[in-house]
Amino acid sequence: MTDAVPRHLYLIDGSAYIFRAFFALPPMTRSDGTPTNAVMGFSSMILNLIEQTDADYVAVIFDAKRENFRNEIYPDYKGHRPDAPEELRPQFSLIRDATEAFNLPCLEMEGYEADDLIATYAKQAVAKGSKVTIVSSDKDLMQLVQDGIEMWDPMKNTAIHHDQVVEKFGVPPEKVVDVQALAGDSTDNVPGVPGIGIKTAAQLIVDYGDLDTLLERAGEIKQPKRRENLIEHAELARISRELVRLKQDVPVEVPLEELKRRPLDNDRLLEFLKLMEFKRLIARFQTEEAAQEASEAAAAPAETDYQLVQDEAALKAWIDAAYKTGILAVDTETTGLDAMQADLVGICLSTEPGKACYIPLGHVGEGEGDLLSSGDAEAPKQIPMATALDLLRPVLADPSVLKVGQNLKYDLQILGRLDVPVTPIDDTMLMSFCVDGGAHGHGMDELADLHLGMKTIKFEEVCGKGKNQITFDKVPLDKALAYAAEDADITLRLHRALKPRLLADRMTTLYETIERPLAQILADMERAGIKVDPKTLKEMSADFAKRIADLEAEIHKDAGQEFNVASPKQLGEILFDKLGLKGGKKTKSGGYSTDSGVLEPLALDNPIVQKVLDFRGLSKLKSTYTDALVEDINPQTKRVHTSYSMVGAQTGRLSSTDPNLQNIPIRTAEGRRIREAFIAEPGCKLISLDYSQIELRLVAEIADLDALKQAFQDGLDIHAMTASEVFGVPLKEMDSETRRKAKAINFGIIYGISAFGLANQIGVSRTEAKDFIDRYFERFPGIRKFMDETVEGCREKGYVETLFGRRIHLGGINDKNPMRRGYAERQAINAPIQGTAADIIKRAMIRIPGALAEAGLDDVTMLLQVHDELIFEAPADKAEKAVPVIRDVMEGAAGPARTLSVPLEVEAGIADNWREAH
DNA sequence: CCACTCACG
DNA sequence: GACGTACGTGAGTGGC
Repeated sequence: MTDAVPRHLYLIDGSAYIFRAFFALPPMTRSDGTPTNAVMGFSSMILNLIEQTDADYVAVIFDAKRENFRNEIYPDYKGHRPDAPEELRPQFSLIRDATEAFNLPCLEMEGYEADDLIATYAKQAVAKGSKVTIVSSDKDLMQLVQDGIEMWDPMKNTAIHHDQVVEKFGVPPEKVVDVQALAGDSTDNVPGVPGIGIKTAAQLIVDYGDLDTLLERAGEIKQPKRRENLIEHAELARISRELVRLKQDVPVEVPLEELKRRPLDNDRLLEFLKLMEFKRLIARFQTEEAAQEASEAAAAPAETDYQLVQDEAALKAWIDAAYKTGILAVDTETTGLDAMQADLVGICLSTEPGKACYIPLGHVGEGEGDLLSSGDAEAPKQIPMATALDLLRPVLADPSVLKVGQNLKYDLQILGRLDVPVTPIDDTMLMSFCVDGGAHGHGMDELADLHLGMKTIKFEEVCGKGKNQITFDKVPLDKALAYAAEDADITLRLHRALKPRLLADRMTTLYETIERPLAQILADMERAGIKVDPKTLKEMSADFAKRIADLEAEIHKDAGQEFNVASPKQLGEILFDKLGLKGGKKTKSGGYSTDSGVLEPLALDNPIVQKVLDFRGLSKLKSTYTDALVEDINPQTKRVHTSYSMVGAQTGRLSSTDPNLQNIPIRTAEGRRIREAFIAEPGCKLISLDYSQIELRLVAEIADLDALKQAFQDGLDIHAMTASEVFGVPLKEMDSETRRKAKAINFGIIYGISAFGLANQIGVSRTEAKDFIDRYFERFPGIRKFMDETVEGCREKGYVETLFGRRIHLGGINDKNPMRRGYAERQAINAPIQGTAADIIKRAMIRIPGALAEAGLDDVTMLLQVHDELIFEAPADKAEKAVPVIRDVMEGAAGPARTLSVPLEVEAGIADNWREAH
């Protein structure tokens, strides 16, 4: 019976997983209080595995009770292990229940550890010619890796092969036990030889071949202490080896043949998941069931034809095909994520679903530049980069061929740096954002799964992760082809799926007039960057460093002991336990809250608290800004280039990363000085223009608040006017404190006000805050109607809309949990306001370059966007002239699509640096 | 990897 | 009456 021989055996290390899942996942409990986080992690992992694997034999293996044969060899084995945490103990048996619910064999044997059973089954199977995958990241199992046996780390989702074992232990798998015997293991209380760790052990084993030879020849060791230890503790090393060496001949009670994979019993599994209250898993399991049925019902999956393009003739054939179809999916592969520094490695193209190619351009030989590898492989055959780009340039710029990409802004920038313009474009990520903003993410893997039911090859599967990650230019061409061509293929398929939805959901205008044109504008801004003066920043860093050190010393003195002031945990214990300041536990994890809201009131009476606040402020400025920004200066351009995310914020705002240039300090004088380091090139000026009160103006517009609209038309001080209405103080007698409260109320309106939030913000009682809000609603009667209708509309449709038709989906709006629902309701009120403001500035940004060019100011460059502000760099003699051009575009950006009854106003400044320009 | 804190609009 | 909250972000640090 050939059936009895496993093709692929999966051995899942249940015991190790329980511990890792328990510590890695946040605590969670069933409604009866039973902790369930490890069970949840385990069930989720199993669901992943059975969905992905082709294994025909599967077993989950657990440790039996503590004592086993190793304790006879060495009584202290695992002697220092503390008992399992209380929250974990009840989960052991639940995990066995889970295993059975998944209809998997659940194995354990008294007197042996799970690892021994795994070793035994693995060796039995591999002897029969099976492939074996051990699902575990336990290093003690790495000795088993060999031809036919690999490991899979279920937390990191990475494979552990021969190379990863060498990485970890410095020796191949078959010598791992020798290294472990020397180095010992404190967590298992394996003694090893004193003074020898993994590194030294590996070196010794490499030098002497194996443990026995080493111990025989220990006398030759040069280092006296090491030599003595090895001689004296030779027996300990041998015992250690017996402890770590896995038993491969356990007289297993369940024969291998019985591990044959059994089909899932859907009802039984669902019953278990319901019992455990794993809502997300239930949903996932049910949709997977449905998707599976759907895909089985659908036509056979399309065949794929992925080609490697290594000569000009093949490339020309692809270009011809693009002209014929009029559509070309494009994706670039590079050496990194920084679009200003990464080098082009290859380009993938697709002209019809299932058909794609990869054009390697910058691949080097495998292991090239790697000292350990002898005989570097030659770089593979490739079309010279300049030749390929020359061939591609016409089609990429041809107006009759639509270029489709996923997050094309990145590729535009990479290709732009190589003088390869790309136009016209469609971007599947942006299409998804327009159609499904707020409903889910917009990454390609997620979209492929959602719209195509396709699982993609992950970047990490090709390049690894962490410090072992390699750059794409070192990936062998066969792997590169499979990964890269798939990306282009999927992009084209997504385009087919999403383009009709733009139309059906009436999102075409939003996409065509805002998101699509903005991609190129942002690519240009990112590439332009802004000049930052490292000298100014370094001087500030040095000043901060000294003052931080002084403050720290004083804080330690005041506290009567040294501690880490930057640790909220330690700080809380010092302030509230040791010094007895009042301020209860506040954070959900049980610690003291020490944020500025708590510390500021205490600072008045307690000098140490003020010092802590000063310390915090300076540390923040130093680590996040003055130190970090210097590192972000691009060595070639000497400028700082941020990256904008177009899908980062649900409301339609941009977000900025690497570095974030949208949160440069301004609120304190000290922080504001950082803006002095943002400067114009010699002979140039920076111009800053920002919308004044745009969100409040939009509230007046959208909620149709006559009094507020009139106030804006009359150019009044809007917060003072609010204060006068709400508190009944005549404008002439307005004091700053009353105005401040009114300002907070105005912000509160924008945020979806609550009495609690307002009270917290302005330091009054909740009843008082409630009173203020009621008075506001009386004076501006439209606001309540707007809020109620917005929330109601969202409940019915599941989304809210901006003035320009952008939809923001809010899943929690019908949640039965009042807290989550309240949160969604406030989002529903805020999103149309924040989102409309985002639409307006985006519309302005798209028009500004054209307006400047028309005014003969094409040497004025747009550099940054900070939500309601735009920063430009201009030749000094052009700055004054540019301001009215830009201002006109910004103030008129809502038109002609929308005519606002509230004027938009823009304030402008010109200076040598950002602080003075703003 | 998460919680906390804090910078911005 | 009880939930326990102001909206939207990204980055650095400490600690499990």
